[in-house]
This record gives sequence, structure tokens and C-alpha cells, in this order.
Amino acid sequence: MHSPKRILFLDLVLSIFRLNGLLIAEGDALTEKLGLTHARWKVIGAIALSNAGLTVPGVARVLGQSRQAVQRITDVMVEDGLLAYQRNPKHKRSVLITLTEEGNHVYNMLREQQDPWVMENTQEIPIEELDQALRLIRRLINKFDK
Amino acid sequence: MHSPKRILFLDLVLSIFRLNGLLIAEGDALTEKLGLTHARWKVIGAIALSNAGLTVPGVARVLGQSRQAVQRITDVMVEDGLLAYQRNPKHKRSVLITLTEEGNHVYNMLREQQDPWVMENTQEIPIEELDQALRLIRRLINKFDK
DNA sequence: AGTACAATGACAACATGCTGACATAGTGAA
DNA sequence: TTCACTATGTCAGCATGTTGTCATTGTACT
Repeated sequence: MHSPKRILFLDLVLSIFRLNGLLIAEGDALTEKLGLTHARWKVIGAIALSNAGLTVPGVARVLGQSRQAVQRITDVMVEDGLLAYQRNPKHKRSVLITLTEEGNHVYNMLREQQDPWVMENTQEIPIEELDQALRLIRRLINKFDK
Repeated sequence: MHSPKRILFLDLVLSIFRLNGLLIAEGDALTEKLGLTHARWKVIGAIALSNAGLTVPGVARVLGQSRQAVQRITDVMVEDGLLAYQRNPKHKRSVLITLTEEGNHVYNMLREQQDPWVMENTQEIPIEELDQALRLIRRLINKFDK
């Protein structure tokens, strides 16, 4: 039962693993000077993009990770002065995470690094191809994320 | 500079992270009964697919990982009786990894689990879409892997 | 109100990945 | 042959992810 589709799908899965590793390495290299790691810019990005403010489990849900993993990262980032915990009117213990002034500054620098990187790597790729690939990946995400 | 392409690409990157996590979870669930983890079936798969026999750094190159990470996994799998190290005529210290009888058995069971899973998850996806997505991902892999 | 269930923080154990460092083995060029 | 460079095994430290557990807080239903 070596249907072409089977081979293709397994190849796709392995390629996702591979690309994931490479993207993490790219992200780490890109943000090394900012003192960030991939785990940290994922968190910073999630918080920066949220208007209302996020709790730790909220960030975890956005990123599709365990709340414990996110908690560990945010605790360190608060120590480092990038994030701050603020009282949450909706919950006695579950605080809201916000970017400090320094966190905002780092986020802006992150954007400055990221923009040319994106440009460089999508230049010769038609937007339709990106769109199609994204749609397939989203389809798979929905299939596995219930 | 919020071009659609920029947004699209960042979205794609985040989706790859997300799908990667979900695929690992799927793989772990699928192979739990076999006593495997995602790190182990990646290694088993790489070795099973190689004709000539692979060394530890060889597996690492195939999987795009550090040789140290692979070494740690294979050492445990040898202890568990799934893999065996064999003398390498080409190198005094760098042994070849082979599947033991039990390793082969586990690999076959892995295939039996995997096949219906692949079927189930690709049923309504046209083969052309899979192919296009794979090609884009390969293109990105080549861009980042030098 | 009371009670069961879900969500959260906190801590621990563990699996995996990375890099760095060092000794040894293999390779290729002078 | 000799010597520099690369490849490999090995050990260590660290970052990040997962799951499990327990106490506490929120929520929803009766």
C-alpha cells in the first residue's frame, strides 16, 4: 500500500519537522542580539498582538502550548523586565501580562529585524503559493486540534 | 509595511510551529502502545529507510538534528533492544546502526498504525494540494538549510 | 446557598533539543 | 610522511516542551 498519496503525506510530515527546526534556528539567530530566544519572541508576539491583555493560560491557548511551559517563560521575562503582571479584575489569582516599556522596545526591534528577513525569503514566491500552502496547513491543524 | 505577503508569511511560520506540535502529539498517541515516542520513531524510520546502514551522525544529517541528540536516543534504543551497533568497515569508531529483530517488528507495527492514520487524514485532500504544499515547504527548507 | 466541575498557579519529573568542549580517528595536501 | 583540518564519540550544561499532582479560585447548575 505504497500509494503516492501516502508517500507524499509522510514526506510532508517529515518536511514540517525539518522546517520547524530550521525556522527556530532562524528565529534564534535573528533575535540573538535582542537577548531573545524563539520561546520568548513567540510569547512577546502573542502579547503584543492582543489588545485586551492576556493571562498565562491565554497565551498558552494562542500558541497551542501547555500553560506550564508558558508560565515558566513569562516568569523569567518578568524578572528580566520585559513583561509585567497586572491585576486582573476578572480573576483574583490569574494576572494579566503586559509589555513593559523595555518589552515594547524589544518588540519594535524584533519587528525591524523581522521585516527584511520576511522580504528576503518571500521575494520570489508568488503570494498565491503562500496562500495555498497556508490553507492546507490550517486544514491539517483543524483536523488535529480538537 | 503591513503587506499582505508579510502577514501571510508570518502566519505561515506560526502555523508551521503549531502543526509541528500537533503532529508530534499525533505521533506520540499513535505509537504509545508500541513504547515509542516521536524522537524514537523518527530514528527508527530513518534507519529502516536506509539501505546501506547509517551511522549516528548520518541519522542526524537525515533528520536535520545534532548528532548529540541522536546519539542519546540511539543509546537508549540499543539498551532497549530495538537497535544494534555493528562494526563499520569504513571507520574504526563510528559504528553502523541496524534494526534488531524486535526493532523490525516494532517498525512493522508502526507501519500498521500509520497507514490508516494517513488514509484518514488525507481522504478529502486532493493529491495536487499536498504536492504543492510540499514543494513550497521544500523550497523554504532549501532556503534555510545551508 | 451549596455543590460539582473547570480553570489556574505552583512544583516536580522527565524527554528532547541545542551548544560547547575535549580527545580520538580519518582525510587530504604539502 | 607529516601536518592541518574535519568527523566522531562523549560528557556537561542549559532551554524548552510535556504530563502529573495538588491546592485554590471561578462558574454553573440545582
